[in-house]
Amino acid sequence: MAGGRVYGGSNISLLLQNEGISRSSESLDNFLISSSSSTFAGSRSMVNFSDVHGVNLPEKSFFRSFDHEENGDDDFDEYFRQPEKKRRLTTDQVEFLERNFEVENKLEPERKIQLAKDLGLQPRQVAIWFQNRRARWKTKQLEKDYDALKASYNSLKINYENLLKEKEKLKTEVLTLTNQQLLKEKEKKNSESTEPNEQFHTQSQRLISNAVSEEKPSDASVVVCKQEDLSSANSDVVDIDSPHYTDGVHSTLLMEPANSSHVFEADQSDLSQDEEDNFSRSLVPPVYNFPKLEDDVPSNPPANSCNYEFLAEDQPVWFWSY
DNA sequence: TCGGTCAACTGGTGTG
DNA sequence: CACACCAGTTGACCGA
Repeated sequence: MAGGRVYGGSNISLLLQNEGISRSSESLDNFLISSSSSTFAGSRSMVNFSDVHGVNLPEKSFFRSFDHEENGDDDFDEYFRQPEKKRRLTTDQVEFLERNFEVENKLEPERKIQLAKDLGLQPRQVAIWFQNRRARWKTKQLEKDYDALKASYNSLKINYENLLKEKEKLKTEVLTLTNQQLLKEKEKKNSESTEPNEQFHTQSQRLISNAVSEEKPSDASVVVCKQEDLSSANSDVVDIDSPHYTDGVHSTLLMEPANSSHVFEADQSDLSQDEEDNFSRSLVPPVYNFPKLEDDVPSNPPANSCNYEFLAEDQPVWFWSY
């Protein structure tokens, strides 16, 4: 229960408050409220606490009023007439206060007194108005902050959901591509088990026919017996894990060490130097771009690696070591 | 009649 | 201790 209410034309509680006065400037303001009249032109504010008759209530009146409240004697109503009811500040007063509030929402004592003078209000009223105004401003600010946070949250939420969607999309894409890749590899493996033989068969037939035309039966036998090795060498094409050299155009499969090391070795004894050279030339493309070793070959190649040297005839020769 | 708004009050706290 | 400020509360007022 708020004590010390002063409106309703009864100055009792206000006077009581001021009697007991422990409340400093506010009490002083209350005192001023009770002891002075508003001078603001056209003010309908209830703050004119000179009594309704325009006369400051003497202590006697205070007690009489108190008695009246206690006893509920209707005669006092006639005597005091209907008390002035609580009034709001006028639009002009509020506007003036608002403008001042915008300048500075705190109130120094001098400013308070000046404002009170200008508005015909009591300094305490001005102080109270500023207090309430600050409270309203704070509430509004909280609402604004809440709205801003809410908007920010919604924006982030939308952003997050979009990212989730994109992530799912990319996931699906990766899955599709992976499946396609696996399928391709499977198909390649399947085709490798048949195709290389066919390729080699054509090539070997050509070699055989050449050999036959040159009437050198030993060549044919050598080539035929290499069929397995060559097919296994071709299988290295899809060995994507193995390091291999490329000049950007030719895949350097012959340099691929894995499983292809013995192609030229096993039956080396069966070939003369010339025959061997011919055979090598028939398989190695005539114009061969050797990779720049210093660029593409690790300084310490693996043990099972391909080596490149010049033989006595100054012809480049690849050989495998393991 | 009811709910929102506002002026005013209360009690507590911080500061010089 | 005086003073200012704040959060919470009260009751008058007012429009729907």
